[in-house]
Amino acid sequence: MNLDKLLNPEQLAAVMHPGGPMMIIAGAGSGKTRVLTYRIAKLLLDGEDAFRILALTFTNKAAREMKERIAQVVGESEAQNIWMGTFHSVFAKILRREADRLGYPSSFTIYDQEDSQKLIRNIIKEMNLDPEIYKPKQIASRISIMKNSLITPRVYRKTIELMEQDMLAKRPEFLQIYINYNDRLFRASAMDFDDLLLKTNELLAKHPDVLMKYQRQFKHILVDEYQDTNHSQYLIVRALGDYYRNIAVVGDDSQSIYSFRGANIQNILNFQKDYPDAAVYKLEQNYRSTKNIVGAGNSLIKHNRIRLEKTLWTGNEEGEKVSVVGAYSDSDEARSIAEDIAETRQRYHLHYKDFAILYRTNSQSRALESALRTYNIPYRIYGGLSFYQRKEIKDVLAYLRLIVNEKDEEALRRIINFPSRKIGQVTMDKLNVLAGRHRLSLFETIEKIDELGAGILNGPTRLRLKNFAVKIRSFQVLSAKVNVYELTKELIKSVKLLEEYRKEGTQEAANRIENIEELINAMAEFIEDQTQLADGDPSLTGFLQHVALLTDLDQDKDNQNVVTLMTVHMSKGLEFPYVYVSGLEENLFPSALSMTSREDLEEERRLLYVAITRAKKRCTLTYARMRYRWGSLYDTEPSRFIDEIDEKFLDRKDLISKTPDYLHADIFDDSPSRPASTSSFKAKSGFSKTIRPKNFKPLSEAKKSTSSIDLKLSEGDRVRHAKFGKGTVMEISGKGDNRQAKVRFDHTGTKTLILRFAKLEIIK
DNA sequence: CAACCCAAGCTTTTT
DNA sequence: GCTTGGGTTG
Repeated sequence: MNLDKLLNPEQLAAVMHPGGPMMIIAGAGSGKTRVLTYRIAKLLLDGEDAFRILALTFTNKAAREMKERIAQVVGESEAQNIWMGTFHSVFAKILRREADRLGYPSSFTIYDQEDSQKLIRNIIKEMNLDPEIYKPKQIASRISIMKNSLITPRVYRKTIELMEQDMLAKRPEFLQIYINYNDRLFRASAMDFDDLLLKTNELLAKHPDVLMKYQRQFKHILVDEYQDTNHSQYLIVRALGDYYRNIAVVGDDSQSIYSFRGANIQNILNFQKDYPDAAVYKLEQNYRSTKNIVGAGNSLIKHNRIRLEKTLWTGNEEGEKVSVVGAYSDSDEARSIAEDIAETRQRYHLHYKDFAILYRTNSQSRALESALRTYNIPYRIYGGLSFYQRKEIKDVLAYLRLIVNEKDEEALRRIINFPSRKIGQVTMDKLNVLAGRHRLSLFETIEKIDELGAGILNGPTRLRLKNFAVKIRSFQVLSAKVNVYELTKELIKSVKLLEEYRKEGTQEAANRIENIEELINAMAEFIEDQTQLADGDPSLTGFLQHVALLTDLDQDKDNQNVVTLMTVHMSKGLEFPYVYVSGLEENLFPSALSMTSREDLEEERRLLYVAITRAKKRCTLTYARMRYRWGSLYDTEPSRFIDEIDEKFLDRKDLISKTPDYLHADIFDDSPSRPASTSSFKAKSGFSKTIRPKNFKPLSEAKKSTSSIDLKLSEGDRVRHAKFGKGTVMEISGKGDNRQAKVRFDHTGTKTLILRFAKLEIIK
């Protein structure tokens, strides 16, 4: 490995860092991932054990990609042993292993935010509090903030300011809700997202032997995107790194954009105070973007007060100036972006995947989507409602969750009456009261309903409840014998889930059926993947955990040739040759909710900085003078941020063509619908209104997985696999469903594949 | 208990 | 403009 050729002096210094705490301040596009990759590779080549390296990333995708890149240097088998993943997934794994220390079963459920909010709503209702004052969403968010700051109910009670805040907000019962919520989570053997970090802290604090074990195991700890860690994560890193002190953090304070999730920019700003002996490496050369793009970004971020001093520069070409485009309306803005993509692509012979459209809020995607459809431009929207958050998917998963953990209250509520078992609201309310009175889970209450609720619920109702419990129990038995894939197929057949949708007969129901089929495919794929891994876990619990911590980005069916649409937040860490940042308007970008404090406004500015620096060749900033919000039209002002960027990097196309207000075309339009803008759009606007797709379906558009079970394979055949590439069949074994093929792949080593799941095709 | 209808809230960002 | 929860009716 000739590092001198691959890295610049600063990067090299960081990679070769001898040991002890270090911080890498890595500007946008400065080769941060490169440095992390080679740093880890270097440790391995120096003889460090992969199992003793802990690398924490921001997304699962980032972890996967880094593993692949490390594998190219040191080989796949070593790379796979590194402890690499998001904070949430790594510590979920550790928590399962040590669950009994905290009184949890290792099969505990992870509640997503929908589950948490529903539970909080129920608690508020049960406490007879006014949901107008105790808004479930606000309460949920406050609890989340508390958990991320390690303010447990016990600490909360002692903190006078917090109690005073509640009195002022006329919410004296907040603490009690918080206590009840935790209690219910525990009784349901469930943890919410924040618990995965909080309970890790609890585990390490209460059990010195556990702390010592992991301190000794993780000789090297590397944290990516350190600027976006919260207090809870910060404490975990401090604790685990306290023995070897080989802590390497990488980040860019200018790209800290997750404070709403509890991220604390002070973690990176104060790193040198925490570790006075820390070495600091600054990567300031940008390899990604043109001079104009880097210059525009720099001139914008200079307006922030809170930041570490550094100047990003680039040796790249001058490039085009950052253009600013003003449009009449949101649909006009979308149209002009679509048009520009179509034109640019043709002129320079580019691919659709060279383009990305970024926005501040997910709701902006609608107008963009319809414009792209009008121009027949293929696209993919990331974020919004992800596949695994769909109702029909969550329903199936709820059955599985209940099978794994029958105490899972939210899962039970979801499916006890779907498909209908004639168990309605009234029954559930009574059940709830009984469960609370006896401090039992809903499921336990159901199983003991004859002794507990004979006088409260009538015979037939009790029978229906018991039948449900028996059914779940029978699936628990089955789940010990077959894998997730088989189990789910059996389950769906048994509860007649698809029939329910077939009865409806609508297009929407048909989509749902399709999505459920995709879920089953995803299970087959999961089992296949996990059986390849040394530490893979193809169990039902493993699948549920995998699914709970997935991100929309993780489902990337890579390299589809389509335009990318996503929020600026999601775009962090990505890059595209051509980038459009849309909706640069006051109250949208910066968001109206962020204009009350300097801190919040600075975060919005960093957000735009992130957006601009995603672009490699050209960046376009757009805004509209009118925009639909909540179904009605509002006038808007261009964002203050545009004026903060140094003129010399800008090409302001917007100032010339400003249309006087009295020329708005929509005043001539008698229909109460949308503002008309240009003729080309007007002609097609009906289309965008009627045929907008309900929801984008990422997985169902991906190619269907087909089983290789019927493939006539023999030894010596050449085959192709979707993930592993081309290879030669070495050996065939097993019968029926268990037929397996040992394949030596040209580039990825030898694997044994279960033919029922593997997607193989024979090539000549 | 289920089907239907209406109002409210939503749109700041996500593991 | 859409989704969700809650209320009313059969």
